Amino acid sequence: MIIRIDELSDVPIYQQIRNQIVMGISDGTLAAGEQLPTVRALALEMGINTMTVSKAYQQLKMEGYIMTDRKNGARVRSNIEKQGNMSEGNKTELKRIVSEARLSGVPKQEIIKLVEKFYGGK
Amino acid sequence: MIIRIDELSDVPIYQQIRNQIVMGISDGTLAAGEQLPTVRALALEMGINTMTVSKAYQQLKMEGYIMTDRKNGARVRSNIEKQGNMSEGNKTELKRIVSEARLSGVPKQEIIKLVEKFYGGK
Amino acid sequence: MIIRIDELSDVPIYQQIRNQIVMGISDGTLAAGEQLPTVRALALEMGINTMTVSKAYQQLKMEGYIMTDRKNGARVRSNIEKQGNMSEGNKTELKRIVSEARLSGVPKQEIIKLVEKFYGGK
Amino acid sequence: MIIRIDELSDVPIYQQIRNQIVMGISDGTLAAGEQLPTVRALALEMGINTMTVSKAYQQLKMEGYIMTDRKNGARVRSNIEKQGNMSEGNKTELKRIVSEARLSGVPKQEIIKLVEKFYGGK
DNA sequence: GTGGTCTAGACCACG
DNA sequence: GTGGTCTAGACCACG
Repeated sequence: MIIRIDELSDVPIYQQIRNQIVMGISDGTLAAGEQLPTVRALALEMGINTMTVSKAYQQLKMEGYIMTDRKNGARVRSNIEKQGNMSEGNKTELKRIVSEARLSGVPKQEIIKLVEKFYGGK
Repeated sequence: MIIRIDELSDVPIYQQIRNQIVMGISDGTLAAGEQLPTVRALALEMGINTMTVSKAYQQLKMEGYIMTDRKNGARVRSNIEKQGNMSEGNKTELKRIVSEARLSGVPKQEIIKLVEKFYGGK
Repeated sequence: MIIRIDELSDVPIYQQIRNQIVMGISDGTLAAGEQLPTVRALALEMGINTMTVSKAYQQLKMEGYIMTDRKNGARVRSNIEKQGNMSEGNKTELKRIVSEARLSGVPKQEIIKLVEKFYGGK
Repeated sequence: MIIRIDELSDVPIYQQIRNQIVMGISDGTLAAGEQLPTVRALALEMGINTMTVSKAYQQLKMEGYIMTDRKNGARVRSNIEKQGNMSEGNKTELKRIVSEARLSGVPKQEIIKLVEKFYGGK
């Protein structure tokens, strides 16, 4: 899996890494049980600080997306907890995005198409 | 219009104000041409600094959502420019939200319903 | 002569009036010796405060573009002083505009064409 | 790069900083990718508040001229977006400048020479 | 009365 | 060490 940092973005690097791994798990780029690169390897590959990668992994672990053990490093969890609802923060954020899109003249169907694309046929 | 700040959020206060006004314009709580509270009044009401409110208003102004003049204060623009497409940042953010929702077991239809609700019947 | 206020502009109203009169004199819309509307009449017509119009006229008078007498009101001066050089402020402002245009990819010739258009064939 | 503030100017300090950096980028004083002084350093050097410098940098960032990250500070963007046209505000401002110059007796060719000088041979 | 600018100073997350 | 946020308070031009 290739992780790309948008250096123009205001989103912190560790968050961008975390987000891309979550999106990778959702869209199937990262399979359940799949091994993630080590903190060192990823940091080296991306030319960033190991602390930054570590922070991303720690958050992913805390959120239940990945698990780590000393032997095998980090792996995608196969049994991610399905709480069944969106966080309030994500709902608000979704409303913000939809509002901005609507005010920009983006048709409702176009947003829905994007949702379907991102969600996938699963 | 009532603006509520989530003090626990890591979204800066001025951004929260900005976001809520954008959402208010989109959902009709704030009508085109409507007066916004003065910088001082809103700051007093919310118990925050005028600079913070001012920053929100200036961003809204720069983005074309509102206009300000020294006589009348700030009001919602009646002719908000419609660029017709979502920003790359918002698309990525939408993908993140959809991915997280999907991994939490939220059905696709539930997200789409939210989009339709936020977009409105217009 | 029709004066239009851009209410989205950050340029103060009295400055906009002053600028448009200067541009009108330069492009011939306002002839030398021509009568300007009274402060009252212009304020009424534009729906603004007489103080604002008065401020514009006072500046124009101070700059030597117009002259006022009690009997005839304000008239365009027929002998505007030709100092022969641009103010430092205007040179800097010109450099800013040219710089922004250049960085936006506007060709040099396009700017020059605008200058020629605004200057006129005179 | 040396930034000089005109204390007599009615252009706000943060705008003057912003303008000089834009002009510096255009005329090559500031190269693509070049580091800008840190907010603190520039504020100290100029004897002004960090907020004022920060405001200039944030505007430059929003306009796409520079990028900032917390590690490296601010630097000139190497791929400034070229919209290809002048803003309406700049066109009006150019007309004002040309009009004033013409009424002062400045020959058209002198203005054009300035434009060519500011634009550079590129 | 209004928004806009600026200061001095503090605290914060990111890296 | 860096930019970003926020406060308390002051002053200003515009209208």
